[in-house]
Amino acid sequence: MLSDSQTSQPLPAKGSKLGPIEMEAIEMFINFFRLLGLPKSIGEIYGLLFVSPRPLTMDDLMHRLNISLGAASQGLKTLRSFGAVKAVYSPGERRDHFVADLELSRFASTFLKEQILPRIEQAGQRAERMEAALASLPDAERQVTRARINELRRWLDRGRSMLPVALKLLA
Amino acid sequence: MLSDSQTSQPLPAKGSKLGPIEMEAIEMFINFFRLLGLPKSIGEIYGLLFVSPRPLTMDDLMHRLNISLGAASQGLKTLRSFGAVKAVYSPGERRDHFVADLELSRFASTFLKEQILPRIEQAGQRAERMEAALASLPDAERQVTRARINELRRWLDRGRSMLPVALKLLA
DNA sequence: CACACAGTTCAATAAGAAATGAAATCCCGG
DNA sequence: CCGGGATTTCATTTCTTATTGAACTGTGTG
Repeated sequence: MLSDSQTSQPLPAKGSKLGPIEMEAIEMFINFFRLLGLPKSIGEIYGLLFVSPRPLTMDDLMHRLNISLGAASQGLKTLRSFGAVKAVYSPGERRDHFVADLELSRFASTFLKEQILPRIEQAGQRAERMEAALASLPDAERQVTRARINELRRWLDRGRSMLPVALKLLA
Repeated sequence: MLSDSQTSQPLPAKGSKLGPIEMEAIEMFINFFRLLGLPKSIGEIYGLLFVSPRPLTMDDLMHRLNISLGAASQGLKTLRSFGAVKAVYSPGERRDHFVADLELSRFASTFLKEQILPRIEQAGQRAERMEAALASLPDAERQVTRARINELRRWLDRGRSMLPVALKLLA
């Protein structure tokens, strides 16, 4: 919830396969991705890839992080889906190798475009429907409620107009 | 997860105590607050207060939303904690009455200050510790990893410097 | 001062989300 | 076109988080 600011320091030293730098990075990205509502395993994967000096295979991730095959596969899928991780070709190697994409801006903007914008649009449609439903309200309430809906519209417009600015700031 | 963009249309018509406008508002704010990692009940409460033409008591909320006493109390507590809802004095009434605070900017900035900023600071500390731990790395890796840590620092600085701008945009 | 009503807290439970792992699918090399 | 490793998928399990409801606290009134 909102009050849980300083959570999860420990992380119980899985198989002590992780050095201090890796641990810090992993914890950091667990926190960061949680802020976006993404599961822990995704933070772990990205964190490890972020500090890894060479590309890692799914197998590496599974073993060093003690996560399952499925979690590794799905986590990578999600991370690739918004460009936070990419597969690099490793000569003569069968397995895929993955690296963290360091261009924060790329996936921040994916996030804005795929998560925030659709919600604003959806909310806009709701506002329309609310407006339409105003008719069925007793006179006394209608005025007040109409004002609220307009307030809501103002927020949404503002949000809409801020998105491009935010995208520009990131780029 | 990230792919769940268009969730939760229905909302199973609890006791049909809610009109269409209220339903829309509630669903909208459930979505919105979920984006910030807050539970459904909080979205419900805020949504109902938002479109209510008069202040509501905890009792009103419990009955119209079919939520428990505890949920109403805690939800209101959280909402008040970041200024999204306030108690208004109702003359001669014993119970507290609550209204939605329509100043989005106020609680957006609370969110930035209480959620985002601390995380950036915490992350900064981690970066320091990572830097310190670099010494223990084999030469080959040290260079690469140092570069990553610096990249990280750049992100954090950028975030830090964007916060005041964001706050100004909202105000 | 005690009763009744309003509100808070918190342990127990229910609901929901993420992780697991086995089965299915996809390739690449022979 | 077969065999086998790599990856994906998804039903089940595990874990986390929200919700409930009952006990507790606080408070104003007769």
